[in-house]
Amino acid sequence: MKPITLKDIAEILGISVTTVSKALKDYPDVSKKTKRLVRETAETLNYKPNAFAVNLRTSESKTIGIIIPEVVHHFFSSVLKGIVAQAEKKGYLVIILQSNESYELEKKQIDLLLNKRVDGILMSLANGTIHFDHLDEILISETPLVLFDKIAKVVQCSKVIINDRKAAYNATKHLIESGCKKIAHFRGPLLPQNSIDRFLGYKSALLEHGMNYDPSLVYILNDMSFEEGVHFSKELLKDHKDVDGVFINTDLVAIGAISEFNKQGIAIPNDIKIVGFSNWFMSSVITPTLSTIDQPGYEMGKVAFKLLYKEIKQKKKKIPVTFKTVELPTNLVIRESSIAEKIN
Amino acid sequence: MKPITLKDIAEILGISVTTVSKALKDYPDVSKKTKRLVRETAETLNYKPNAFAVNLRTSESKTIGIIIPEVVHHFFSSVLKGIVAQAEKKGYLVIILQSNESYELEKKQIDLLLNKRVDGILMSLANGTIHFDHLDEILISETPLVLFDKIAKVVQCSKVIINDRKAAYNATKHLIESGCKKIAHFRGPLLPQNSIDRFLGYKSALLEHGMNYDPSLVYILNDMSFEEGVHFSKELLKDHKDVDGVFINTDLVAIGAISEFNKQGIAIPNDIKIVGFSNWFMSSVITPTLSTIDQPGYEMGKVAFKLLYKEIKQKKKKIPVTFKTVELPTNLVIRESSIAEKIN
DNA sequence: TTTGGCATCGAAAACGTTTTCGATTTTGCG
DNA sequence: CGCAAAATCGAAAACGTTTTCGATGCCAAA
Repeated sequence: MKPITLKDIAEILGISVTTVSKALKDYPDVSKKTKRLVRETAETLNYKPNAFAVNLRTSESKTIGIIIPEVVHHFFSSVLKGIVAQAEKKGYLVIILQSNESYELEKKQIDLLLNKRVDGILMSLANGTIHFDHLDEILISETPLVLFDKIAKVVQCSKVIINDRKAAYNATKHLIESGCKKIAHFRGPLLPQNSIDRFLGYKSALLEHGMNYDPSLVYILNDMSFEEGVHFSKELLKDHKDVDGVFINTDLVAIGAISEFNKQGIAIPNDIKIVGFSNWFMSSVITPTLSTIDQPGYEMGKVAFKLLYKEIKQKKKKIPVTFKTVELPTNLVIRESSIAEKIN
Repeated sequence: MKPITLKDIAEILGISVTTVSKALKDYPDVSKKTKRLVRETAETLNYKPNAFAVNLRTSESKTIGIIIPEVVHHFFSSVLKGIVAQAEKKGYLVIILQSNESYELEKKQIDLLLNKRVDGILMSLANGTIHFDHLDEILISETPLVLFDKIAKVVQCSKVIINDRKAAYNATKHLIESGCKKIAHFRGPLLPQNSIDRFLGYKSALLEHGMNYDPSLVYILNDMSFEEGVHFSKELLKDHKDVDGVFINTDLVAIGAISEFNKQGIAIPNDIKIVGFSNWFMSSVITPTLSTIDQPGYEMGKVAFKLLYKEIKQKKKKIPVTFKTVELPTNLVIRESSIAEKIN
């Protein structure tokens, strides 16, 4: 019934708990013979060290926490998968929490993780997060932290991101090169760095290609849902009948837009061309297939964990950590929704 | 620097650690005055109990584990979300692991969770899981376990499922009532109870409606991918030119099929009608929109955690647990891919 | 004054492991 | 054979909390 402990093994072999522990951890000051004996009985009794005791003694949990805005989301679940896979390789388990894009929840969950004394925290910030004092709590507790995707530049920690601005620039440039003369932009909320950068990329692409920037062509979305894609497409068609291109902040919204354009009989890409962002799986199967920016979620998760792992190791060895920001490449994938008309 | 401990508070107030502990936990044998004092200093010092010590002492981790076949999957991430939300309400954190549909990995991950001494385990079985001795390990360790969605009937534990057979029956019946005369079935691998039940539902719907069951119309898929949907649609069209309906084990495959049929100029629903399974989000935005069985993932996660929570409580109170199987209702959602031709 | 009861507190053990440091035994070598 | 060095072991403290079981002091009742 009761789980086997070091003490049990010690009593069976008539030696001390100390020696059993050392034998199992391959200390040099225990003879080969006792090592063999200890290991054999540990094996047959199916001994598993009590994680609680180990945690207390070593004061590490071999567990990290991750907070993301939303679990049911293609990009974030890809990141999650990358993190979990990588963490498992290094013997770490990962606790998942979601902030639902709320600052309050995010704050509460940081507390939960710190109280659990996780060895490190991985986060992508909520849209509702405007100040970062709750992140300071992580830093003063000296828990390694790395931010990914939705980050805050001012926070002193490692980060892994994509170059949203450049990616948006390329997406917009592609629309221009496909012949668009009047390009709208569906952007995210005002605060997150992401939507700011994507907007800036859109804007600079226009300006650098001799097109004028018209603020009335920029629509500010809120929850970035399919429904918002539908809604703002209607608005767009009302406001600007002659628009012939849209760069949309995220694929889900773009798919809403496609759906609405299809319904209204607006031909894509002939009447209007669309480029999305993130390369959700469904973008490749919708009609027409959606051009988009491929955002390497799994890779981002992998890299984020690796950075965190390094910091955890460094902290253990008490060598000072240096924060790094790694930028992952993105890739414009061109599909039907933005191909130039054939010259006929 | 160092975290505050009970001892620190005790020394400041000149009382014993025992009293401090009891004061914080509102024991009756501590005077109101000392309780107030203790609480105040704990508050100002920002005392947080050391979770490691609490774990060791109480031998519970306030953590549960969940193993799912795949994180990047609409249904499973919905379940995950439901579990995490519900667990948080009850003060539990959740460790996420994924089996990649592999029995070996699943087994390994069970070990990881048991070694971490989680208070309970939630699982959906991998397709590759054929025997269940690794689950016995969970049971003999007396860790509460509840299986959801992809379960094994023989395992002695609580389960939460849908009635796959009934749902498949209804889907097939719907095709029949829409006028289909020759209905194929793309089924999952042979082992999982899910695909067996869905197949049985398909078969009995045929038989009970006076149609004959033709095994050559049943295609056995492997990884249930988009690509398999494409591939087996080609096979189907080669083998049976006159097929006019398909019931497909999961939406992703159905979407592959739709894509292939569209490409070959087969009209949906006029030439062939399709019903999928699971109600992935993208099924509502594809052209044509896909009829499917709505499978309540979030709800399933909620219910699964509630069952687990109850068992954890019961175990603590040493009252014997009774296993329950709860069946969640599904819902046939009819969309464009299966509507009957209009009589013109 | 004694007795009993109540309110309040603390010593100490326990959870199971890791690690330091000293003790003992064995070995090697002159 | 004697002695230093090496090899092998174990006692004990420590991690921070919870909880049992007494101990103490005080007051009221007898």
